[in-house]
Amino acid sequence: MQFQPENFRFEESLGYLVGKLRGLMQLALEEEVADLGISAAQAIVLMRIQLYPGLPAAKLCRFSGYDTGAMTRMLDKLEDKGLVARQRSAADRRVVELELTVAGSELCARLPERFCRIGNVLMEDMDPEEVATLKGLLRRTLDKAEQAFARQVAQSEGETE
Amino acid sequence: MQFQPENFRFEESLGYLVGKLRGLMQLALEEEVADLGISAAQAIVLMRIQLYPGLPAAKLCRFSGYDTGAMTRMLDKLEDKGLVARQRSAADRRVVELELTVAGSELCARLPERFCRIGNVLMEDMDPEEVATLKGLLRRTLDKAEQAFARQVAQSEGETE
DNA sequence: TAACAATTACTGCCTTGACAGCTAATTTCC
DNA sequence: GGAAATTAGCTGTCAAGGCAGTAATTGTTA
Repeated sequence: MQFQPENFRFEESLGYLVGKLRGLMQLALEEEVADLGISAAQAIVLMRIQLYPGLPAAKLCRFSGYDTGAMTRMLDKLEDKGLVARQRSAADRRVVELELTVAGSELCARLPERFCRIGNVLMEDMDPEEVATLKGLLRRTLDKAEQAFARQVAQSEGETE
Repeated sequence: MQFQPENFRFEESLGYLVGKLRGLMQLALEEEVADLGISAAQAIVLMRIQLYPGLPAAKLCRFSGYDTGAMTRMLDKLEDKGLVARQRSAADRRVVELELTVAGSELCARLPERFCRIGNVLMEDMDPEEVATLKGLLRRTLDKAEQAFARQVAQSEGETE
């Protein structure tokens, strides 16, 4: 019992800090990748496909906490832009396997720099140990949140392919 | 320079951790307040109005990182529900000042418990010092983000009213 | 004082993502 | 082997939020 309702101050709460920080980081990422002609959400999806070639769309949804309907439409756009290729799986014809096109790979190669730039600005005046501490505590909190709140979100369990 | 593009791993990055954590916390809050007939976003707005009675809508937008159009419509709903009262400022007739109604105050009194419940689940197996460390590092990161990324976001400068 | 700029709240329009319902394909169970 | 349940992806619909444009009010400057 770390927090008690009587002493609760919203603007010092964990939720406030995390929520506002994520909003600003999202905004920054949006600007970082705008010149590449994609949105922040699309950039993240592309990174995932690059990481797991042949990834089924359904797994991508579970990883990203995305709705399958929303994902279908996002993939439509990425396909229209010539960045992603869909292919029906031969083994299971319900499944659509995802690959980056050549253009998609080239674009993805430019993304880590953009991501890092944001992180480096934020961590500019922190010691490496502090950064490690922050990430460690966030990771623990996230693990707890996944275990406590996520329902049909697929955790590890070999899902990492 | 904490992070370098060559070593970048999205799923270990600060953005990933913060983004996913905020998504799960938002989901949890949505459930926590569902029985009160409001959304998570509405709960946060109500808490702010409670904190700053007479708050002009424009300042509320800047605090919340919300669009003025979206805020207008959210306030419409909160007014329809009888939780918030709008009143034109006598000093500056462009301004709409916001107050909680009695029903709004009563509802707000029940919110801290809901917020705390989520935090307490997440921090369940952390020492108080670890919690303080996490919040401190998040606060520093957020301050940095506001200074680096926010443009028209009104920082302190007396805006805290 | 009159013209101009800035601010506030509000209104359409559009995009994004969630939810529900659907079809096709696969797996399970009898 | 065949019916039922499950899974994958797609489509329609809806709500939330961002952006641009507008009217009203205030502040500023010529």
